Amino acid sequence: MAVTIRDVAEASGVHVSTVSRAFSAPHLVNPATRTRVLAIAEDLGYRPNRAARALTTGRTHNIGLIVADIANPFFPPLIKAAQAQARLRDYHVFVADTDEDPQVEEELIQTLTKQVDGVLLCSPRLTNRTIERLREEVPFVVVNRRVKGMPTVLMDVGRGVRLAVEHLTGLGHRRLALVTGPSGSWTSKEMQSAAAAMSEADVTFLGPNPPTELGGLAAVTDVIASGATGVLAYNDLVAIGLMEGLAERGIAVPGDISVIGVDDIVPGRLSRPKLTTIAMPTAAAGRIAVDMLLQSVDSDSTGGVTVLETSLIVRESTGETHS
Amino acid sequence: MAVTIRDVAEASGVHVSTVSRAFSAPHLVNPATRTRVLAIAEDLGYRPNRAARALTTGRTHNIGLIVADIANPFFPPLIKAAQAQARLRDYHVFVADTDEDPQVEEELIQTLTKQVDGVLLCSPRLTNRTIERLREEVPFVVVNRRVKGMPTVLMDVGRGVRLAVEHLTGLGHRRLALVTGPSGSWTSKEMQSAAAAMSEADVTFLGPNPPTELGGLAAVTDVIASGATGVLAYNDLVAIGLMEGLAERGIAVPGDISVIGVDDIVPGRLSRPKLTTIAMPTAAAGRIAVDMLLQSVDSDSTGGVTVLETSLIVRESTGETHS
DNA sequence: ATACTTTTTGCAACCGGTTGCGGTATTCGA
DNA sequence: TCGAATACCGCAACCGGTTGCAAAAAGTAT
Repeated sequence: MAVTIRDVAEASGVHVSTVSRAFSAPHLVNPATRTRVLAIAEDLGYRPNRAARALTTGRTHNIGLIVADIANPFFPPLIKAAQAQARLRDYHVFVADTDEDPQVEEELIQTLTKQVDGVLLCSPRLTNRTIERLREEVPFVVVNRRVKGMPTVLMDVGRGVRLAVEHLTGLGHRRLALVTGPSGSWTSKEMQSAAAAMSEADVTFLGPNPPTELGGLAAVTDVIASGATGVLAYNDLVAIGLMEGLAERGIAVPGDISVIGVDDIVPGRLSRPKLTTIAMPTAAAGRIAVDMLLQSVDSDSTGGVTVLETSLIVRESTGETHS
Repeated sequence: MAVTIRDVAEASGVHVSTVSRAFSAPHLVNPATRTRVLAIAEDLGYRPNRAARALTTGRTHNIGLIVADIANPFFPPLIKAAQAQARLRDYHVFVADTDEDPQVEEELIQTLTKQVDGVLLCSPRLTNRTIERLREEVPFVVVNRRVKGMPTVLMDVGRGVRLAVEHLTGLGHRRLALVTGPSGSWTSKEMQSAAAAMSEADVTFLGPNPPTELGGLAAVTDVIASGATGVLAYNDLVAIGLMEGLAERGIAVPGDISVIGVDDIVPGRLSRPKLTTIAMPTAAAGRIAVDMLLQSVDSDSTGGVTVLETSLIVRESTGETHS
């Protein structure tokens, strides 16, 4: 059916090995025959079969990308960037969604290992132990979580949190609240420790909460009870839910309470009032994670930790306090 | 390095072919030896190499999923559903982003064909001719576009548009506007013809516009000039941009002008006012498209056309007109 | 016990490439 | 002019499975 390397060999009167080399080791074949072979291959519409190649070389030229929830607006820019970068390096990417289920996550990794040269694990829900065990079977790069001795891409939310707190205190806020995320979340822990280290303000921790709009909605009463005039939410969705809930009770944002989110996802940019937020460099993270992965694939390096800067984007949901 | 079928064969004292059959043709091997082999395989941590298997069977158990823009909120639910459905059928999915570039799209398909059993083309930008040519090389299912004689999943926006127009006319609107999308878009054409067929109202067509928030923003002056009190936008992003622009000019939604979007993406659910929209069954489309693809993969069927229903979700951006 | 099925297993070729090794042909140095 | 280095190419084994064919084993009928 499909045209193989043997067809090309036959058509050009050379051995298959010569055709093979014409593609993957050009310096080992006479320029003249090489161009001839290439022309004939082009003519016949020959495309090397990557699966067959993988069998001998041990390189599939595929990578796996595992995320908890594709539909979470935080991930698509990362996936997009990772995919584009992979393509640049002549790699294809399997994308898999675990539905936040560690079991599924592990299974996925297991079945994927033989088909990929490495996998990108984004905000994994697996235990460190499991990750370390799986690591024996395939190279990893972990995004958004710190795992001992493993190549990692981190986003420095701590800095974002500090900027956010400074922003709020600069506007006169003294009593702040932090709506935390899932208890297993590395980001959430980072946010807490960064906030706790700030002496300028008095911050109370609320949660844990699901990282969704509903989670924000659910946190409204606690926020009000805390007496805080400035709130930092685990992410933009939570922040939006929160603003939703505050609006329902007639509490003005930013008039009465200022709200800051995290991630800078599209919905936050479109909300009313527009959300002040800590921007996460997700696209850069995807790009860099791919490069780190490919590097660790063909150099067996131990792999370091890359920390990406975050920044505060001030929009309309924060303002001076009048209390 | 990795444990192969030969390791298992040796460890269990049988020939590799027996091991192979123990996995992929159970009825051809003695139940006793089968369980023994399976146990030993499990013990050794053996996982069949799908790439190797693909070489002989011609089935990679992978599918490709090509979209114009992963970051467009319309796609993630579709990708997620497709991926989940594929997993159910023991398939993995390559996701690729064409960045709206037909050239990239074609290249992607070319390099993917050898690695997949079929590909899902979502809102392709390629010409019909190209698609038909590519079809020779690999089975397709096309989503969101009609291509002659090819398995297709369509969402019936026409119905949604009719519901939307009825909704608006029911609220007293007589002058309507339709902000159209990219000129190549099948959906946009469908919307236009559906709207044109409605006799209850007088609808003017505006555009074409880019299918983004900016596109909506750009359409504001035209919308105002048209004198319409009810506007149907190409999609939710356009609708949001439109509302944004109207707000800037002090025009109330839905007080002065009612706005309806298409897609029911997350940002629309979170906008203020909440967007009335035509919901597209993207998840169902992803699921069904995968099933159709797998079916056409192993039955060589000609493949039909599946049309999915859309519905109108009334929220806060539409109301009675006072003009 | 014999002949005939049926079940279970082994053998070996094959899928589509890659690659170490060795053989020619050509070029280079002296 | 001749030996040696070099460039180019073919041979054949191999990657990790699958599968048609045939042999061996087990079961069945007579």
